Amino acid sequence: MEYDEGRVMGLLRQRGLRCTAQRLAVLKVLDETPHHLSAQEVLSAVRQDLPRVGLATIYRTLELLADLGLVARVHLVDGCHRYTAASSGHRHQLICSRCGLVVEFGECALSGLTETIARRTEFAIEGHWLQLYGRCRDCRRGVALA
Amino acid sequence: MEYDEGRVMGLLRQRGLRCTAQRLAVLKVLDETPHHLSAQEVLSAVRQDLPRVGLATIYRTLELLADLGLVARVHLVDGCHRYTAASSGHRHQLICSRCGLVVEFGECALSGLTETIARRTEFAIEGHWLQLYGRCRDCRRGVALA
DNA sequence: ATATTTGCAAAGGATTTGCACACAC
DNA sequence: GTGTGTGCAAATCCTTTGCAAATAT
Repeated sequence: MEYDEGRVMGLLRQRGLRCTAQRLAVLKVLDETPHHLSAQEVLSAVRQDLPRVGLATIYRTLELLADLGLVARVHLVDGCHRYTAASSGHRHQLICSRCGLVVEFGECALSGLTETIARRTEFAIEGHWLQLYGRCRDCRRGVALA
Repeated sequence: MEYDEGRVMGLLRQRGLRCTAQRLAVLKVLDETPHHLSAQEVLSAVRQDLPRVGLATIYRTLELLADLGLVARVHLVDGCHRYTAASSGHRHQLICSRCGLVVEFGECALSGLTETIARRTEFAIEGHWLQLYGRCRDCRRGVALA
């Protein structure tokens, strides 16, 4: 939905990076799935278009796209390292703990809190990271009245 | 500071778990360092007292202590899986991005936000996870006026 | 006494790296 | 044409597991 090939190509070229089929394909895959994906899952999906890609390329690409702010790393409670398309701006994620659905939300009610904390701790706050976990509408159904 | 051997032993016994030198040592190490530590680093520290411990024991112990709520997993922006002593109650962490110092804070200004999000997304929110990043007082000095 | 926990070594996964070839520019 | 990016395979790193011996209760 947010995906705009032209914008992406622009972003890559701005930094002197090349615009390859693999990079566009990884981004497209992430953009088309509402769930977060592991590198392995991204590989499988990308291979439907580009059968010869390797896992190493997927990792290299995911890192690059994360640096560009185009994909977001999602950390689950247990393991880590799954990926999802990132929309622009300051956003956080709501993640379904059953099916993995990722919903982003933009509100950030933390500014007041960070100021208080900064004053008390004498930290210079650089950023924060917030994820909410829960059951999405469809997954609530399967669990009766939770 | 928070560390109370008697309390820990009680917690272990309550669950039918045994109170071993390794478990106490891991907890003590985490409690004595204000930084977060990797499993490897915990191993080195514990070996000063118990030279024969193995990494597997460290992993098993860290997981067990995390389940008991005595240690908290810290996830950094890049990699993951570092550990630090956890105080009780609902707390979040402020982490120095330069030296790794971990400061916990208890305020949770998120309740209002979670309600709004829950209503709009139809998610049943189960929990959240918040970490703040910044430079601690000492590390700010080294970087002139940030 | 006995069930849990440990240490060791081996297995398992995920991620990274080296290098020749392919491709975007 | 030239330098970046890719595919492949091997290497590396982190974490888990199986099992006999050690140990807390």
